[in-house]
Amino acid sequence: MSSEIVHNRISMLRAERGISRKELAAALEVHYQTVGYLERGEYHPSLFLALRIAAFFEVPVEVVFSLAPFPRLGSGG
Amino acid sequence: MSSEIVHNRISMLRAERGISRKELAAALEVHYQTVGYLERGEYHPSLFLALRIAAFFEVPVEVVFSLAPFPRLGSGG
DNA sequence: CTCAGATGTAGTACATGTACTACATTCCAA
DNA sequence: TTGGAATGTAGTACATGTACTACATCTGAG
Repeated sequence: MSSEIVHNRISMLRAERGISRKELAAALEVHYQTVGYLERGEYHPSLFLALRIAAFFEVPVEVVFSLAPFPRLGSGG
Repeated sequence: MSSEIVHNRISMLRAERGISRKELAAALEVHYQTVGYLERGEYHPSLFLALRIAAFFEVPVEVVFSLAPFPRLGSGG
């Protein structure tokens, strides 16, 4: 349980909403640096935080987090 | 992020499949006691483990884990 | 340049998730 | 009762998630 990673779309979802990390952090009631760490993939959120992130964006957990890499956007999608 | 809890249906899903904790633990590649701790709510799984549990049962994460208590079964479906 | 906000990097302190071991209890079979 | 499997409880050791602070870079406005 150490070298495994979970991919996430937090920054994309946040950009879609047009909110800053500080705003997201405030909504989630976590430190703003925590959001930064998560977006950069420096560590994974707890399940509790993951559920709250998905709830905040009103999407299933699997839309935000995945065991497999998310496909790239940007080129015609 | 300390007094909050995440409810789970691991024991129900496992019972539906008719498998023991040891079998589930082996499938998830975690210690069998870890499954016991999770079922008893003694602590929460990591997001990585939560995603793998949901994948194992072939259901969305929200079916296994929830911020709100799951409704009781047993009395009329 | 100055001023302000968003973001990235570095480090410390503490709480919690997981592995692992040992032993007690409960349930099922003979 | 004996024997085995599943489960519950207790404790140690270590890795990781989160808070929090300080400082640097980048971008936009004047």
